[in-house]
Amino acid sequence: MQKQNFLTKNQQIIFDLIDKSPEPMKAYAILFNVQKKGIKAPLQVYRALDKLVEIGKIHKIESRNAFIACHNSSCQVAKATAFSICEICEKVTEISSSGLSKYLANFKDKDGMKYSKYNLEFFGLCKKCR
Amino acid sequence: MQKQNFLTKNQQIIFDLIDKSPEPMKAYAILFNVQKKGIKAPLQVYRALDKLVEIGKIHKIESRNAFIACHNSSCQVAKATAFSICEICEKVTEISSSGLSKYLANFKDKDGMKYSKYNLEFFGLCKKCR
DNA sequence: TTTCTAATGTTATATTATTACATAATGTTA
DNA sequence: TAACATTATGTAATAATATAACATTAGAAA
Repeated sequence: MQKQNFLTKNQQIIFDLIDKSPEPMKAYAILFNVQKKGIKAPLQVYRALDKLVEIGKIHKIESRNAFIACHNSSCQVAKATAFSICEICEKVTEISSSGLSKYLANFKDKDGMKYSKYNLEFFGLCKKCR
Repeated sequence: MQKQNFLTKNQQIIFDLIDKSPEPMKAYAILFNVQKKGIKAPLQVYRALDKLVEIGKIHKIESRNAFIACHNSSCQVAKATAFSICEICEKVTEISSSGLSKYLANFKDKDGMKYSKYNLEFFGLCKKCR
């Protein structure tokens, strides 16, 4: 069913909702919003979210259990993510810094372990909240 | 009650348990383990965890909802954390690289936003699982 | 067309975390 | 020390997040 860039019906509904949201959305907020479109159960939401994360269309903000659309053309797959999070207004922005991503992609620890994926969350105060 | 380095009874019990564990512990696993010591309710666990995180004695692995003791003398406060996580055996190691921490502590995004805190999680395969 | 895989629908339940309220212990200041 | 403030504790109930299990359907692949 799923081929390359095509989203299924549920995936598309849920992606569109997240993509339009100015802030990260939580799973049950998504569920509430899509119930009128026939998506009735948590599992339907979580399955779509899992797939969307897997193909890099959305990212999960782990510290907030929330999801945002990817606006970074370079991350087609969710293997290198960085976000800034305002601790007051909870605004989340995806960081795209080639310096940062190069540094982290090449980072090796003492064991020489090389990583296939990373997620970085910065916390602070955004312009408005400072 | 709480002053500087002194842990309260519940905090000490829960810290000791996490500190002895070779792997990250989840809140309800902790609860199960400390019930014989009189800690009976989830909230008692979560309150101790919150405090221990706040003072930097333990860290939360956000992607796993689990907690590990801090073994990094430099992070007395939980404001700069980095971990490597094996995606097969789920082994988690705290990374202490002064290069990495310097790089991230000084990182500024385009807006010039400076961060007070960050958390980085690397994923890959550990030596044994490769 | 047959078979395989991925997605869906549905119910129930597991896991993670917090609210609300009462009490007790310690710290602080007059 | 007495009065007050602050932090920690105890307890019950419930909210929020996420998954298991099973049946069905849609599309891809042979």
